[in-house]
Amino acid sequence: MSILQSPLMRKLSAFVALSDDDLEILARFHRRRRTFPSGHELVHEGHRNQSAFILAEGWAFSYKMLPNGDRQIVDFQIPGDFLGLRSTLFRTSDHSVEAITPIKASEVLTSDILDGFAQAPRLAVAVLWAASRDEAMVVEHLVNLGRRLAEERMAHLLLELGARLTLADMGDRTGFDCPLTQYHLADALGLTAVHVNRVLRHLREEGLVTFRKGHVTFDDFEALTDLAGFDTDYLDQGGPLLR
Amino acid sequence: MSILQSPLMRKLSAFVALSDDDLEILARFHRRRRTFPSGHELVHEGHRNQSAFILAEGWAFSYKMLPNGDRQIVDFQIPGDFLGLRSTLFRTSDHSVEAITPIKASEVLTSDILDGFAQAPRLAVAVLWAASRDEAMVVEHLVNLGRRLAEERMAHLLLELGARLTLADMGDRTGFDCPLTQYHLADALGLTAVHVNRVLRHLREEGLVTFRKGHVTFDDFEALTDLAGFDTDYLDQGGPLLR
DNA sequence: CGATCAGTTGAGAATGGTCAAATTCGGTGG
DNA sequence: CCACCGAATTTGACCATTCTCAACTGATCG
Repeated sequence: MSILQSPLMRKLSAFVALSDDDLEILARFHRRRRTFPSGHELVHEGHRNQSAFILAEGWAFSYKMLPNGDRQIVDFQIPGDFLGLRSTLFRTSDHSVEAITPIKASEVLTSDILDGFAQAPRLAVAVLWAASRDEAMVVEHLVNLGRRLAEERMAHLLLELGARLTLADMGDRTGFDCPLTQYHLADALGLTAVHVNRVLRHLREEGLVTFRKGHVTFDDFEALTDLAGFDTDYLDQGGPLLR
Repeated sequence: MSILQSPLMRKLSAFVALSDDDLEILARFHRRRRTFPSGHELVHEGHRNQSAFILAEGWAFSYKMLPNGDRQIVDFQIPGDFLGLRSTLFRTSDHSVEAITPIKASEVLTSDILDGFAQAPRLAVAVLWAASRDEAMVVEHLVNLGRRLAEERMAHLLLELGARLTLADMGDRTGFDCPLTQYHLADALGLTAVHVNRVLRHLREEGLVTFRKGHVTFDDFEALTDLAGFDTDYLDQGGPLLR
């Protein structure tokens, strides 16, 4: 069943058991394959009738710009994640999405979603679950910015990325490849790039994590988890819930 | 049509045109009316099989606790908002919800939602939209914590509450009644109550907003909007989109 | 009419920001 | 293969926003 090759399929199937008909309809979301170079902006804040994408390969990030030119990164996306899903239902997109690496993604039109829901209600539930999981990540990110110190924030972000990438077979407890720059980290964590650098140095010197040359190495997974107060519950991983 | 009395109905109808059948099914979400005293915890972080609620009267807030006892308030809820929707689809709830004032709310079971989606696909779209709008608010809150100074955060929060309450006929450009304490504001904005107090004093002395005795008064709406960089786009207000 | 909770204010400390300058590194062209 | 370029990273010195601790006021409630 080649459909299950899709990272999105794998993710949704981990939540709901989807019938062959459901899978068939979901497969239609994967027509219209596109590739984009790194740095390309796929979704534009303020634009109307934005279509969404399903990321198949590579990394992207969603963000908002402030009038003064500051940038806040809301979340990073890896294979299996939706890009710009939220905005397809809005009059104008409330955020932008940019490719970090070269990426492959399937374009999904608002009409695909509406038709899909009408034909496969279970799919609607699965998509609502995926959206809820995305929201749970944003919420945890909010907690990160509101109530944790710089080092704890960094530890938390790296652990979350590690956990998500592990699900996609792109990482494990020892670490993962990571194309982010220290500017990305800064804009995600509400810090300056200068301070990010100092924080990374300190975490490395303490023997907790090393981030060098595009690779994150968890030197002491336990201690890092402890420092961050990291708990994977909000990622809602586990066996299929709805049968 | 008494169904339209429900604040949730009004909110959803502002987005999708719902048929009589859709309305009929949505009306079933409003069986099981409950009332709770202020301070009651309706949704419990870490609990399984949480049901959701639709808030009909009063204020509530959703939050997460940290191991060290710190609290981060994620969002405030007013009539027409879902409470705990995200968690109904999760194995365990990722957050808690507490009543600020005495409240009235309808309990919604996960099965209500699943059945409702199967019978009225348009309702699924409407609920996904509501969830997306909630997420958009969390995202804007995230930007607030990551990239704005204390005064700007406060200005933004008060303006957002004002805009949302205006939709529910509970406020206008001059201000609104507000049952929040300075501790609520502090835990929402990632500040201490002491600093919240200083920020409010300064905003008052500058003639921008006054928060006194449970009432927020916008003394200079324009200047406040400007200070906060507040733009209502993310609330996706406007005429019905789907007909 | 104490008790308790919300709000207020001050003094000093700290986390993280700003500014400025070096250094490393992956390309790129000669 | 090497010199060079721009982007990413690194470090230092100083500054500021916000926190911590501590005390005091005011309102509300049995």
